[in-house]
Amino acid sequence: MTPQPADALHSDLRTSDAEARRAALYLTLAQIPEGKVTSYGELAAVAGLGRAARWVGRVLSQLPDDTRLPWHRVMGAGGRLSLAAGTLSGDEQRARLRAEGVRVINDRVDIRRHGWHSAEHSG
DNA sequence: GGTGCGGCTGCAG
DNA sequence: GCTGCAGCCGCAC
Repeated sequence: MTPQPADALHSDLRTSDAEARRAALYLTLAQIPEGKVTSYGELAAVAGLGRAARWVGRVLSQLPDDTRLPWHRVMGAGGRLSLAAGTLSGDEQRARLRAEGVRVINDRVDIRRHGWHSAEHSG
């Protein structure tokens, strides 16, 4: 369907749409179980945002410090931590991951083991 | 409506 | 396996 609403309505819908995208992102992010991790791209795709991986990263960076969302379970493709050690968020992410049993080695995580949608090799 | 900017991603050297 | 480069998407001037 291709509706053509008036400017005012259109603008209103646009605003609503933007918020909907963020909401979808938050909902999807909240679905990630403890001890599991995913990538910005994967999160974006699952949230229905397509390849808006970078946008996801930006949104996560804008999250408040008191957020309950597991933003620390989101990293670069292949389980690579995009946040550098030494930064508040970077250190926080490592600390939280470790607290959940996720071993962070050399700025990387074993997605084979902790990947959200990755099949675990029991052995 | 064109331009720049990300906590990105995949490919090539 | 790390570094460099181009591609993509959505958002803010």
